[in-house]
Amino acid sequence: MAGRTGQGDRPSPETKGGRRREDLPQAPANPESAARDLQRRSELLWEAPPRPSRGSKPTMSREGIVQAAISVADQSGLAALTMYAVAERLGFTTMAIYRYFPNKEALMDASVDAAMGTPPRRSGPREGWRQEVKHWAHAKRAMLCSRPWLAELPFVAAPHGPNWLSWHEALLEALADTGLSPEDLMDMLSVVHAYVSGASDTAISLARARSRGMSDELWAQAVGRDLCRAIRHPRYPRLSAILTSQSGGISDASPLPVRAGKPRTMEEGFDFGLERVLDGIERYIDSNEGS
Amino acid sequence: MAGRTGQGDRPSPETKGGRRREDLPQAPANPESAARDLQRRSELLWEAPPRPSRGSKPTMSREGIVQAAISVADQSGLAALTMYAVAERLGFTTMAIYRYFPNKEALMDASVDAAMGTPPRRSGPREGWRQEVKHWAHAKRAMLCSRPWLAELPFVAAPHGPNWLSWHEALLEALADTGLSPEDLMDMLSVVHAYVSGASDTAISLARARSRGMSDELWAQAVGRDLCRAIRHPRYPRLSAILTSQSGGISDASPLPVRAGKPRTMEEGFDFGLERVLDGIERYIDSNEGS
DNA sequence: AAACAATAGTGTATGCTATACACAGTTTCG
DNA sequence: CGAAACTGTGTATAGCATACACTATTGTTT
Repeated sequence: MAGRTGQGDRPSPETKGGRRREDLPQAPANPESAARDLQRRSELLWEAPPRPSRGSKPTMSREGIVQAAISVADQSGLAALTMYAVAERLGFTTMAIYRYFPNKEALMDASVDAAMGTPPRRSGPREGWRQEVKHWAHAKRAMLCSRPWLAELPFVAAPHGPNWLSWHEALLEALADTGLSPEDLMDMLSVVHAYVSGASDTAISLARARSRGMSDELWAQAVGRDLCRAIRHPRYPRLSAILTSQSGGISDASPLPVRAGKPRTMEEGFDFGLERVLDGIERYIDSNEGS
Repeated sequence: MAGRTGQGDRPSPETKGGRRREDLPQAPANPESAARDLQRRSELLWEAPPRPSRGSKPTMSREGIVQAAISVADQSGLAALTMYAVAERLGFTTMAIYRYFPNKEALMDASVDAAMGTPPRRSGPREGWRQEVKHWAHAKRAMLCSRPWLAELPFVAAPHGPNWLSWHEALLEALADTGLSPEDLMDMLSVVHAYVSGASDTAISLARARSRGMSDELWAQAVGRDLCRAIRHPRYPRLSAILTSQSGGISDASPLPVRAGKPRTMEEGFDFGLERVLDGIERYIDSNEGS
């Protein structure tokens, strides 16, 4: 049997050490190869290569390597996630990892999906779509905040693995009793997903700062500093007005200096926005029920 | 088994060139220094260092370097954006860049802000907040799609520069006639911003694929492939049901295979979600007006 | 059982990256 | 004028992903 010889398809022999500038992602490579690349990544993520019958038995496992990679990223951030760091944690040499993953990208794809985990299962009885979507949103947000390095990766660029799908599946389940058409369901999925991803950015940034040992106050100051540059700047009249209109000014210790006066906390701001989004969805559902 | 001696002693990393593992972002550095770091970045982004009176006159400019960096990223993607590539484009050596920016991060911060540009100015008379927010959302989305590499960066982590503020200012202006309180305005700003950022991911991914020469069809196939793995998979009953319930299947040439039957196009899907978000905001505004 | 083939992990080398440091030429101030 | 401050260059280093060759291991084939 030809083709897939087992675990590691080694990197293509054309490229010698590292990449040449011309091979880089955006370079005008032939379109075909770019598509094939994506397909290959997807396959690596979904299809475990068969254990070869001959040869030494592997002492590591893909699972174990992925866990090591995740714990490196958890402890030391994405920048510290190197092939060497992963190997060291397992007590092997860098190159040993390549017997399990053909390149770093494949390891990252697997690690991202594994790190995402699965959404929490519903514990009690059904509560209605609105409440369940809220649960989902909070769970997803919490997941992202607990692994802020996940948000540093361009999500969509990566292939979507089993766990990624499971988060979508869970959201669909939450939306099950809305009576929406399949097309509408997919779009609502996108809306909620988009809001949660986008709205988690600030919280993730805070989580990242915390993991670097920064206090919430220091972080708030740092983020607020740039905002405050708008104050009394003629280019930002409205921003300036809002920032100064609020009672307390920026100096208090609230997590989000943006809302300094009688602000919602960051969490409350997230929930506030979520309510608006859900209101919008609800309105659509209601207007559809009559038809 | 092959000996597993471990990698043993690497040459101990002294303080020459590059960083030591311990300096990396997430390492438990002292909190103070992390905050000082952010402050420093912010200052570099906002405050042009004064031109020194003595010494040779500079032949390059920060502006020019930033433009070179942007054009490298535009043409060849974020991965190709190296100090060498920027310098080469300008006809100088790598190290010359360091006379203008203390490190790559500072150059990136400046380039990101410059690349973001400013939102388009309103051309006609005011149209009401809803329409104006829509314009803003489309403009922002278009900006992100035209420079997909911007979305590859963890936005919030970076300091916010003048242009970043100007986008927020513009959105506030669009929301001006809603009569919302400053606190509510800031939260609505966040909602819209979150939705637009999150919902642009797919479009950005497509834009990136296009810039690599991939056709829309090839891209759609690539993205759809992972979704399709859910079909008939017991773990994803709802996803599976939706994907199969739609008429055409995935094979047609619609940009987003997720909605394959009688789907909205990607652009329509974005607008659909935007309408839901705006509905939610509108409802809040209406309910507030009575009070 | 001996020969063989395929694999696992190691060791080493390469090319690319950011960037530290020292140097030579340039400009301005005292 | 000479020193100080600056500009761009040349060179060196450490870290990174990863190609390649080698050895030990182990199941298959004869």
